[in-house]
Amino acid sequence: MFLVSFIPLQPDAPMGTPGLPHERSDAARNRERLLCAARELVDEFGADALTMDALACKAKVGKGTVFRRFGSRAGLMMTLLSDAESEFQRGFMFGPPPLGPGASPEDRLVAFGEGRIYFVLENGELLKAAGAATRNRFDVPATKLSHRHMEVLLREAGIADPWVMAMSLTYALDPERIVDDVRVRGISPSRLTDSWRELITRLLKAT
Amino acid sequence: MFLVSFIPLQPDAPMGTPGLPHERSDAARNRERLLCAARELVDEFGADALTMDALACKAKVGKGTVFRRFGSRAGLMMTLLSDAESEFQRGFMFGPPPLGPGASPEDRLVAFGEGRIYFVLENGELLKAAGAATRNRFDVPATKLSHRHMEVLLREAGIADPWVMAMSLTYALDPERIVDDVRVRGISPSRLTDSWRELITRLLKAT
DNA sequence: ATAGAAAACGGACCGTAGTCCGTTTAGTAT
DNA sequence: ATACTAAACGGACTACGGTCCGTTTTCTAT
Repeated sequence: MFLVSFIPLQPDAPMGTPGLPHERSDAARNRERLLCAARELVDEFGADALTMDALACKAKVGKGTVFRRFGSRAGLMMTLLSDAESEFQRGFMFGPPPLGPGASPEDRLVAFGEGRIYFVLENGELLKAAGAATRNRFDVPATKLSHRHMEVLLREAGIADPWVMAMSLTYALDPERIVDDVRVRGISPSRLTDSWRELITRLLKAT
Repeated sequence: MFLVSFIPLQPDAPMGTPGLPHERSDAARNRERLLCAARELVDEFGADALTMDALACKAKVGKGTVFRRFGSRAGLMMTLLSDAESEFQRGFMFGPPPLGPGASPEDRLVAFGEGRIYFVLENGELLKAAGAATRNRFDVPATKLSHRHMEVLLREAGIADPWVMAMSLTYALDPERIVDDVRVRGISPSRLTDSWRELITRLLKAT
């Protein structure tokens, strides 16, 4: 699919993605130290409690280095998410139907939403932290890709303005919304997926 | 409607709503000074540029006083919005159809979304500032009321889980989404309202 | 091996939201 | 009028994200 390759998985990778061009050895070492420390802190205290100072300290690295590496707190969270996010993306782009290609747009959208809801429930803290503080969350590349995916399916299904409709659906699946529905407002995940199915089914049935 | 009176317009009014029980005269005076200064700062520099320090300074008041009065930056923004918000609420609760009672749920929902979109475009900065930093935006009372309103209409229209569906629609109308669509991504307001109409129409047509 | 340049480093520094607590002041009871 | 109390005040203080810039380290070319 021609859409895929134009959307990078990282925010803009402030410098030296994993091992691309020449990355200085000290930089590589520090990146490893930082990611390692970050994962430990997240595991132990949760993503919300992670401060950039604490991270720098734990990784035995200057604060400037943290920001050079990840650009911002949101960037760090995105990096922490990127493996899981890539896997989810592979699922809806290349995986088996109904999530992947081969099923009807309707079935694929239902499956996409369900997958997304469970994905968010597993990575909610990180996702919220990645989205917050980012001036327009839509800049998060993974969000852009999801949006494009839904846009294509909605167009196939005959929606008049698929770009805008995809945006509505993107916000309906907002991490903050999903996490708070389940954890704060006590809605069960299955109610969310059922309602999503109802939404997509009705939306694509008409005409 | 019995729903109305249980939902206060203010967050929790840290102390002394406009003129309720005994409000000390100095408190009243300072509240007036603060609101006045805040409106001037917002008019001149925009809501985004308003800092609590600058506000305290301009109102000739200590910083502690600002926070005692409004609780937080978000609380201040909500207070600034409350007149406009009340008017919008009157529109969909008591005003003429199709926004107010008397039209079909479908027409009322379409009108509600359109009204909301234009409302957000007029008060976007304030709304974004009121929503941000508020741990779950759903706590904003006006949001709660809108949600209830949509929930009732969706139930009338035969939606299986109107509470959850209303939440999806609430997020589809998120101020950040609407403002960024129009001002950052260059989508015209009429595209947004057209798409909203398509969403509601299809959603409520089936079965 | 050496020197020079580019990249990375570190931590002091800044702006801002929000808290704390000792001081002041408005109402009230005598 | 006076004294008392609870509310309100103010501004120093903290926490945190993010920036800046002088210093150090790595790589490369000779």
